Amino acid sequence: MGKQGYHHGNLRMALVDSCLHLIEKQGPTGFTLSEAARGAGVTPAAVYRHFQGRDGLIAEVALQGYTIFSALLERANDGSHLSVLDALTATGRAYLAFARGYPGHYIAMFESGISIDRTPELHAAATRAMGVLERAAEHLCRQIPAENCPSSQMFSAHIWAMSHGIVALFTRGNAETTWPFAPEDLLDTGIGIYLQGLGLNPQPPTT
Amino acid sequence: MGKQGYHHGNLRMALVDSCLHLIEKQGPTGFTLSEAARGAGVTPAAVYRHFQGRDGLIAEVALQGYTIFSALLERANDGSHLSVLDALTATGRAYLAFARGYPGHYIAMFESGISIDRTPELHAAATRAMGVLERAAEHLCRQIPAENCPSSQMFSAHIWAMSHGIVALFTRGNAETTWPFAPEDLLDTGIGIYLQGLGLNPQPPTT
DNA sequence: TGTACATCAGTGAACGCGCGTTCACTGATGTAC
DNA sequence: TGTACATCAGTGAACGCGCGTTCACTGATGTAC
Repeated sequence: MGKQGYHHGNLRMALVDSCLHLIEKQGPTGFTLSEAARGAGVTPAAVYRHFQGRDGLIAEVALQGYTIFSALLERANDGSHLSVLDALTATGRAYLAFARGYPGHYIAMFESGISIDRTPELHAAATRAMGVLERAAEHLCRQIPAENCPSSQMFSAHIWAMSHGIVALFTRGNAETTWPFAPEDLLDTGIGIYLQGLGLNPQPPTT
Repeated sequence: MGKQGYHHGNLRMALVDSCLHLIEKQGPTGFTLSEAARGAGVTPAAVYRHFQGRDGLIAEVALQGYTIFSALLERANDGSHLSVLDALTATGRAYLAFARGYPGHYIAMFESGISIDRTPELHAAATRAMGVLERAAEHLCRQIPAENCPSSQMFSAHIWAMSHGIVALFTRGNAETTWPFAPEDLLDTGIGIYLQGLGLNPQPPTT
């Protein structure tokens, strides 16, 4: 945060930061270009040197989000895992951890209403993240009794939906925050039951 | 839609309708009091005769949504069902059907950022809907091998999360609309696998 | 080392816009006598 | 049945606001000679 004098130093990054803080605090609706500029200590007009307007800024945040997201998912499916349960749990937890640790990015990606097709880069980043998930699902599918296994696409869709649903309902809590269990437990248990249904027999979920 | 002359007839209802259409078309962000009024053929100021401002209108839509939602859930758990699988599938499908059939209400309830604690009525309606789900879960829990059954709260949370996730990701499709399966199938299969994991042995999911 | 100059990254004033909200008002409706 | 009047449900003009965007500008930076 240089900001000594006329030139800022790294305004582009500062704007992204400011945007993140805003989104985290006020949700996707409460975000405005002007306020983001103010947060970075700069005139609204300055934003246009780095982004093409309001949507350009959000798109950049979403783009960075997808990149981080992909990296987290990749790390969770790293190959160092032994059991299917562990791998799957790690994946689901990575999803949750992302939503927890990068709420601003998460919102920009999934709740800001930005279109994924806005720029080729954004589309590519989103596709990449999806790809990680699907490849993981394919990998896991091969270790599952064949007659029970749905298509790997459906498999990954189930895990994704469950994770997303838990995040949306139980971590971005507006009012229903009084639940007797942690989202992580909810997810672990859910995945455990789901895997048992696929014919795996992991140690039964502990919670 | 009377609208013959000075007095409208049933402006309150017309405003709710107009609000719904707007939300459905433009999402929660693109909704403004002024435009809703315009949609009902009326001056913005007229809205204040029936609602307390912009948020009051959305809150009313959400309230109606929760009422419809509860009714649908109740009907799905009507007691006329025989198997656990059927009951659960019906519940999940009711969720999906609601999101499909009442997208405006759905958005007002879950994506508009309106607080559930805004009015006592709204809070009550939301709690009622939740109650239906939890009672259904309790009922089902009793038919499941005890050692596998999580708490009924967790049970209902899983079904809710899965349904919600599927709705959010696969029916409110912005870009990722190209999936090889219908959301309904995805949900049925997911619930089927989940129930098998709970120790039930329904006929294996057909898709 | 010093100077001239191109380029870069900001400013700040201005614009038009649509919003939410308020207010005194007025036309329509319904009711009492 | 007719008239006076209270109440209701709208109007429309006005307000202040903050927004996104544009534009000519200017201060700072870096480079060539």
